[in-house]
This record gives sequence, structure tokens and C-alpha cells, in this order.
Amino acid sequence: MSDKKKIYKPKPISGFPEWLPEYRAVEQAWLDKIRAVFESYGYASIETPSVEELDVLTAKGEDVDKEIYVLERLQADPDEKKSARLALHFDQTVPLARYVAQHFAELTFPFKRYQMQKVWRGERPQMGRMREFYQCDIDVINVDKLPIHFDAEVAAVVYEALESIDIGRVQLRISNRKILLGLMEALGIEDPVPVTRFIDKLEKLGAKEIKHILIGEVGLTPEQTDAILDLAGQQDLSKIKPQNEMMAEGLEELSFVMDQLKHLPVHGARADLSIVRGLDYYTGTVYETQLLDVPEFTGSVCSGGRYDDLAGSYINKHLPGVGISIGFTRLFDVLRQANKIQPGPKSPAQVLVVLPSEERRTVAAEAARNLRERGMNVELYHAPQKIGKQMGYAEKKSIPFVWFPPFEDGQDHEVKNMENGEQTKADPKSWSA
RNA sequence: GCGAUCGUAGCUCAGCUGGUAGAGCCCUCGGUUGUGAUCCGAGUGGUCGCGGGUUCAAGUCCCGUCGGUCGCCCCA
Repeated sequence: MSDKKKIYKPKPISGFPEWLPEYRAVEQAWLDKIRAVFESYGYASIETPSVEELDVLTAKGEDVDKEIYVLERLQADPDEKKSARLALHFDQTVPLARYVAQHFAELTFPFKRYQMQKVWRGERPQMGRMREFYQCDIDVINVDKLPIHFDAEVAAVVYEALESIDIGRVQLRISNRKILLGLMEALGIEDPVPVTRFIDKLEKLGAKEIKHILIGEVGLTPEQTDAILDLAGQQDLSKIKPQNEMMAEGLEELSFVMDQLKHLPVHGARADLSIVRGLDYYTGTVYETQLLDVPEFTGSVCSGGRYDDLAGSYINKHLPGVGISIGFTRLFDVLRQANKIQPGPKSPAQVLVVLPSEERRTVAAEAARNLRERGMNVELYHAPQKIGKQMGYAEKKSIPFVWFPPFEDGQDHEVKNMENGEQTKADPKSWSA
């Protein structure tokens, strides 16, 4: 062995966040609250593996491949089958589809499930964009036909979940793709994809710029462009004249959903026809969510929509669904960086029991045990160091109470409130904060 | 993947037109005997991202490379 050992200087891996205990405590509390709201509406928890077969993940065929992380052994078998390659899932909707197809016979429909897991995307990290992050999904899947009121329910559920974690005002922006797609069909636009992609950027770039692009780059006529921009900017659904069946259907659905969300605060849900969600598999209702009190971040913290046929790639059944996903880590990190999160304690302990000396360890340990038996989180200090040092430890870990077992036989236990400095005699079998 | 910008102690940073490194925080110890936060003192800690070049001399200039951050693409 050489005298100088090699030190690998630790550094964060970009896009793979980790928090200190005082923030992890908050993160856990948030997850618990969201879970409670999901369950209050009868959504059941499932967890799927971190990996799926690559073929399953790419079955939808869209250009998600570039963000998929593939899993392989360092020394892979040369003749390992390529078709069975595993990859980390990039969302929870595709695994859900596979799950539902696989367990179809054992599930009861409508299947309402929530899932809070990490997902991975191989993209360049940015503010609010990670390569590893939690998503909290809820979805409802049914056979053949899924009532439209679920489109309102999932929105209401996530709104309530977000409300429960005290993050300021949020706003759901809701649209229905049938409206814009219907209009484009009526206008004779053959390829709606590039149009929807730019309409999605309407708020960011502005109507003037989008008009310029749609005419100049996409090749629409000024008339087509005006018709589309008029629609995308229209706030009042009753002022829209449906040009065909598809538009009429979309309008009816969206009106119904908005009507069902009337119980939310005024800012809570808004119809916004510029929301189209790029080139996703969504076919009807689509959602995005803005943090109204963090204007510096304009991205969506919670998105989703309805899909006509969720699992068609995996099973010969017609399974429509609607779902929405909280971008949990994005939400957490954006608020953390905006200084809107009050960090929790550095330790879950409520009481630190002082260890006066090795001889008194038994007495101290018993006091700790008595307190724990009555539900408290209690840490026994690890070494008989100077009392001031032990208290400094409690101070630094924000442990609110320090317990003094008797230093000599016959003395009383005492407990000190670290916030106000008060110290009183106490019995470990009956004391409570 | 493309563009811009940055890279000095564990953290946040200073170091002017080149002369072989500093502050604050953190950490450890101390300011005597069983009581924290403040204050004071001392100490640990860096091959200045890495490699090459210019120069008597480079953290400081030049080139390359790697990494971070931001923007674009895309999205939670």
C-alpha cells in the first residue's frame, strides 16, 4: 500500500439530484400528502420495475429513443439477445399500459391506479429538468369506453394534491386536442404535427412570431394561420363555432370538464386552447399546470391527457384512459431554488438523551427506551463527552429537547427545552412535550 | 446533438495590467470542574479541472480537452 491513497473527489452527477436530510424530510412529507389525496379518491398504488424491455418502451414508435437509458452488464454475454435488452422507463404511462395488458384478467375496471416512482430521461439538464426524477401519476383505464367525467376527476385530484402541499397558487390549463385538430382538418391542413408544435410555444414566442413561422416555415396560408391563432387565443368557449364533427365533440367535452371543475378557485383551472402537447399520444383532453407564484419558471409541473387506446400495442383490447402526472422533482426543485421551501429538521429525533458517563449508560438507555415506548423519536448520545458538546450536537441537529438522566443515584431526570432554555424535572414514563 | 458562458480549500468566493495562493463559512481543539446558540484564540485543509504551449517566471496569456451552468431541441 502506498502512503498516499487516491482520493476520488466527489461531485454531483448533473441531472441526478440528491438532497440534504432537512430537505429530504420535506420531500417525504410531500409524497405522503400526495399519496393520501390519491387514495382518498380510491386510486390504488402499484409499482412497476425500473426497467422494461426496450421493445416495450419503444412500441409507441415516437422519437423517445434518444432519451432512453439502456441497462447492460459491464461484461455482457456476446450472444445475449438484443430483443430482450432492458431499459430504464422514461415515464409511467408506458409501463402502466404493459401492466394493464399483462394483468388484464386480474384487474377490475375501471382500473384506477397511482404510481410514485423515479423515471429517467437522457436529456440535457436545466432548471427544472433532470435526468432522474419522481413522477406521481394517476390514471383511470377502462374497457372500450371511459366516461368523460374522469377527465375532470383526475384534474380535480391532482389539484387537491398540489393544494395539500402548500406551494402557492397553481393553475391547471386544460384543452381538448379535438378542437384544434378538427379545425385544422376543416382548413385542409394535411400535417398537423408541425403546427401543433409551434402552437405549443404560443405563450413563449408570442402570436406575431408564431404567425411568421406558420406562414414562412410551415407553409400555411395567412387565412389558415389567422383561423388557428384566433382559436388558440380564444378564452371563451361559447364563442367558438365548430366547423365539423370533431371540433364539436372536443368543444362539448372540454365544456363539460370545465363545468365539472367549477368548485376549484377561479385561478385553479382555465381552458386554454393553445395547450396541445406536441406530438404525444393524447387524443382528447390535455392538461398542463403552471406555478402562478413562481413566475420565473414557466414550465409545466403537472401534465397529462386522455388517450383513446392505451395498451393497443400490447393486447388486443380497446382500453381508453385518462391520466395526469405530477413532475414531483421538478416541482420540488423549482420551489427549493425559488426559496419557497422551509427546510425541515436535520434529524427526526425529538429528544436527545445525554450520556453523562459510561457508568450511567444503562440509566440513560432506559430513559430513552421509556420515551420511545410512548412514541417519541429519541437518540441517545454516543459518547460521554462534555455536556456542552452533547448539547451543541442537539442544537446543530435541531433536536428540540435534551434529556438529562440522573447523574447520580437518587437524583431526578430533567428535560430542557432547547428553544426557550427552560429545564424542569421530568419522569421518562409520563413526560410529553 | 448545436450555441453561449464558467471551472481557485468541503461550501461561497477574492486574487488589478503574469512574479510559485487568501477571506468568510464549515470542521477540530481551547477560553479549567454537570448545560447549547454569541464572542475570542489556535489548528486541519488547495499538484489553482486536466494536458500542452509562450515566458527567466502562469491561478493570471494562447491552444486543446474534460466537466458544470444557461439557451435551443424536447419535456415533468
